[in-house]
Amino acid sequence: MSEGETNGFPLIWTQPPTRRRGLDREKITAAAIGVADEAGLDGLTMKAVAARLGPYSPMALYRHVQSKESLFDLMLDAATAEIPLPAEPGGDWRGDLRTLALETRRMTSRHPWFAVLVHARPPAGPHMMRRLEFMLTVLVRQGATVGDAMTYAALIDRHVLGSALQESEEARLERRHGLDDDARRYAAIATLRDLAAADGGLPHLTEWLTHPAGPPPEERFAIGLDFVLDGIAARLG
Amino acid sequence: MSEGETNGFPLIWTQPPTRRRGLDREKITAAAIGVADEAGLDGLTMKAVAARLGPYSPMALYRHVQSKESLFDLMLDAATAEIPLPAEPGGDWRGDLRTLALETRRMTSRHPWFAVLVHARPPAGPHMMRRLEFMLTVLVRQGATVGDAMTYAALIDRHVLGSALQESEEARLERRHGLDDDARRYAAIATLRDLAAADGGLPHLTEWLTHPAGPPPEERFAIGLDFVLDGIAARLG
DNA sequence: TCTGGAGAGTTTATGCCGTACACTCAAATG
DNA sequence: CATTTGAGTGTACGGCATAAACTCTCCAGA
Repeated sequence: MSEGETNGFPLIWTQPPTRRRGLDREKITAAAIGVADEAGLDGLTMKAVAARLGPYSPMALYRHVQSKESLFDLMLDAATAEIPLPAEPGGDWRGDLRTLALETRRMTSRHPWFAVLVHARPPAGPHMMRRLEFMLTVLVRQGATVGDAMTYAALIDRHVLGSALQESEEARLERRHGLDDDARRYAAIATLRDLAAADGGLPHLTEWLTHPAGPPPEERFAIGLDFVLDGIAARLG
Repeated sequence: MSEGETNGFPLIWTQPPTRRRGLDREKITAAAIGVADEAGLDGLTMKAVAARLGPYSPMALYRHVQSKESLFDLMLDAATAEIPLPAEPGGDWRGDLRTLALETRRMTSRHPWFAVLVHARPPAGPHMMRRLEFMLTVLVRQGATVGDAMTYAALIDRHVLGSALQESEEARLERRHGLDDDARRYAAIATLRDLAAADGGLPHLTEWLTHPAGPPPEERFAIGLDFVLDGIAARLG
């Protein structure tokens, strides 16, 4: 508009400000992960991803991904790629699975959206498949059939991703209702406590809401993980 | 428009066709559950709920619920109310918890949206609270502290709701991609298998995708539930 | 050196969604 | 009978994903 100006006058010095034919899948995926980490899944819009990449329009992304859902697939696989995965199982099956579970949990704590999205898409990405193969290999080497190994792997992931989902959605709720400071958080739990107390028939729940007790989240996670691993061990016999 | 007609001519016989001041929370909740059961969460719009109730506008619902999210709360509590809950725990703690878990699973299989929504809202409804109180009571009577009882109850629900979530999202995916008939379903799994086979380093996964094996869903659920109950039993000492 | 794609990114438009706001009009209340 | 209330409507707004048509730049081949 301002270059071009009045036909016949080239205005060579008014350069189109560098060619920025710069998008590709990897950059878009990384930007999407960045947006989701910072703004949550609610903030993950095509517009926000495009803006994070520079002065792009939302539609620019559709050159490189077919749909928002396929962008989800890319995000899930890129996040899974962050989980350290040994080339081969070590000798200690239980340690191998435990380490993988803990590393997966570390990843989901960096990317709270992961647990929400993973349930909505088939696990077809290469890194997701390799991770599953690792778990299957560990279990089959202990004598499990592939069918049983799949069952056990699913139970481990159910625990890992279930924990992640619950914690991430709790955090999302707190964020949405502005429970940043302790005062508001206390008010919110007080509301719950009053609701429970008003019922009259909820002594244990009321007690817990008055004095929340029990192991911290990390220990709760470990307890549940050991339940699953103990169960598998018993069945591997 | 057609009554009113030309000022001064009352047209008394053109009755407003019955007063239908008929909405309330219960009816709206039931309609919303019906819509979600039949059309899934994607189909659960204020418009669809209003239409199911009769010739209402979407805005009519907002007289009775503050927002769509508060409608979620009503739905979750109404669905929870469907779970049979003994007035008092019986003598068999393990049987009590097992039965509750199985009944909860039966409810979620009637209402696949439950597992998706339950993670997004605080469990503040009266029926949800009473159900949790029941689990706490059972566990505290076996000598657990309230804090530990809360941990164990959360682990049971993680398994129950995690299973439900996975199965419901699988079904949603299949529905969305029109995998109604076996031919299409086979084609979809063949795509996955080819992807895995192409990688070259995924023998167990490829094998399983070629010949899916292992216990059926109901048994897989029971295996995981027993893992959790066994773990709790061991800790109750 | 010219020309004709090809393809990256933009613009515009469509059809949903939740819901704020101002309104109508019958029912309930005095 | 007069007044108030509150259920349900109509309209409008802003935001979303994305389809379709467009522009402009780069590059391949003549």
